[in-house]
Amino acid sequence: MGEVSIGEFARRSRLSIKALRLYDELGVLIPTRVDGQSGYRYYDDAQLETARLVAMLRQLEIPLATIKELLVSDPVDAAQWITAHWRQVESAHDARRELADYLVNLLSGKESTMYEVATREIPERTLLCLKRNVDEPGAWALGKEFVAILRDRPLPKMDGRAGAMFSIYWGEVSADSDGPVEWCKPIPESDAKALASHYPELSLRTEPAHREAYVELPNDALPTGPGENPAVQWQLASEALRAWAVEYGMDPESLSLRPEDLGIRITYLASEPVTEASAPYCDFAVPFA
Amino acid sequence: MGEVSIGEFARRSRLSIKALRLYDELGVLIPTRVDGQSGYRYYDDAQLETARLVAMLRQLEIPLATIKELLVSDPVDAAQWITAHWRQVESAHDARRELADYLVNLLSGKESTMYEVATREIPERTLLCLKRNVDEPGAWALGKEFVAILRDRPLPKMDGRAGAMFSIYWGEVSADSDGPVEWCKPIPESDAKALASHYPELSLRTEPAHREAYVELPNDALPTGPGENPAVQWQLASEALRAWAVEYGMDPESLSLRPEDLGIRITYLASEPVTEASAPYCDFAVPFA
DNA sequence: GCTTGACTCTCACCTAAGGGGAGGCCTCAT
DNA sequence: ATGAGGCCTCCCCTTAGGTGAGAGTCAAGC
Repeated sequence: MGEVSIGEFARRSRLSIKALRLYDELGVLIPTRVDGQSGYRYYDDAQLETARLVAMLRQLEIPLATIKELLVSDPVDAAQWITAHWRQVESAHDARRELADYLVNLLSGKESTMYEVATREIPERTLLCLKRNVDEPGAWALGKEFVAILRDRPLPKMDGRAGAMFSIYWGEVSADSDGPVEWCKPIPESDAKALASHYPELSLRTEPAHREAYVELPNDALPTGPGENPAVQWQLASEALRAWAVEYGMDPESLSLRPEDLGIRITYLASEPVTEASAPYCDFAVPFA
Repeated sequence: MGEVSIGEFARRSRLSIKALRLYDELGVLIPTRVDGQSGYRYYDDAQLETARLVAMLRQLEIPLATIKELLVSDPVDAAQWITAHWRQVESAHDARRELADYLVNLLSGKESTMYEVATREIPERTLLCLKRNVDEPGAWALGKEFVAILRDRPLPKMDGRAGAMFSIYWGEVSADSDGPVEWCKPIPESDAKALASHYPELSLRTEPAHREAYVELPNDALPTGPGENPAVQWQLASEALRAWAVEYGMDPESLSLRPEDLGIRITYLASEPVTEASAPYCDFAVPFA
């Protein structure tokens, strides 16, 4: 029968002997027979297929613990897991590409055309809001919830930018800090109360007039799902705002780039009816004092 | 002046205290002052810019040792380095995407349409060859050299596939094993000697008739530069060939998927005049006994 | 001036996926 | 039976930090 030594098996599977011993120890790929006397490992020819699978999964940088689970699960489920995993990898890769481009521009001294800073006056306005303490995945869910609430119920159209919904990060959203995050939609002041009565889930509040510095986010950088970390955009946008503040002789601290202070806003200019995928424009704004 | 403690600096730079201490130790980012008595680290406000740069470079998974060098080098050079590095990252990512697709197809039980195996008869033919022991980067250089030799000197056109140049991997090409690798171009037998006299750098040999099993490589998977590792294609193609051999009841070993035996061939159907970028078709073949 | 609480220090150990080597058995072919 | 090469375990090393212990330090309030 096809019983081979570890060296031969390593050659055929294109895995190293060290790796095979580790996989044995971790229970990922256990030799069919281990000589009790000598401790020699013997593998069966039929294990080659598994070994090659493990090698390929490792090339995708999937952790051994996960591989171990994938091996015992249904292959179709495993395929789905890989698909989902790969989606995450792609999005992380896209974010890093964005960052690399930005860095190359920055270091080579070119003014990057992306992330140009502008300012705008925001008049006092009336908002319908949904505010909650959420963690990282919860922030995305909150946005979906807000969009779902607004959809299919009557809302008077407001001119483009003025009616754009936006989210405010009142605090850091991370593993150990949970916002809060608030989603808002401006509505005409005239019949605010009447409108608000259609949305018992949302609260009505008035936002004072103020000025904002903002950066338009590249369209392909919009988050399209949970865990699509917008951290890179957040970072690049605040970097741009900081640079802008310095250039105009402002104290960067007065821009309050830390959300604790005035709340960082992300504006979504969504077309009506609002859906998750309908935001053709998105910017990152910070009010300044 | 702007002298801040490590905690404050960590907050502003969005780096962890642990990371900052490590960067100090490794000489990547050294505090402007370290209290001799207490050992407390004090950073200058002006170091924030560097700190943010380090943070971004780390997000690109650039090793700290490299970052240290980038920080002291000319920014334009650094930008070029990043550009080159990112190209490598992109190509590795493409290879992994290929692999992920293959795996999902494999596990979900679909017949993958890529990597279909076919066989062909190769008649005895006369070849002009360039053979050398090369390591991984050398293999690419050898191909460029071969292409450069063939370019601009008279060669009778041969019908498409029959005249396609190809490379033979006579041995494994890796860090510790260096081939040899041979590049070949079929020429008409009739006036072989006359032709060969134009190419003193190349050797003339006759290849015996044989059969090959081969797999067409996806067009976007062609290596386009050094270090673009074709390892993934190599792997997927041999996987396909192995599966094919098993399906047809052949002993996979008789296919000699290890290059030591009969030599694995990669065929480039290049248009004339031959240039590095002119191969619209590429396959991976293994002779069988 | 003292206390308290927050901040910081060093040191040592941990992670994942192996690589490298030392010292000692094991197996196989001659 | 003997040498060569294969294999064993055990230990340390890598990267970029994270976690915690125990001790020292800083600044504010009293």
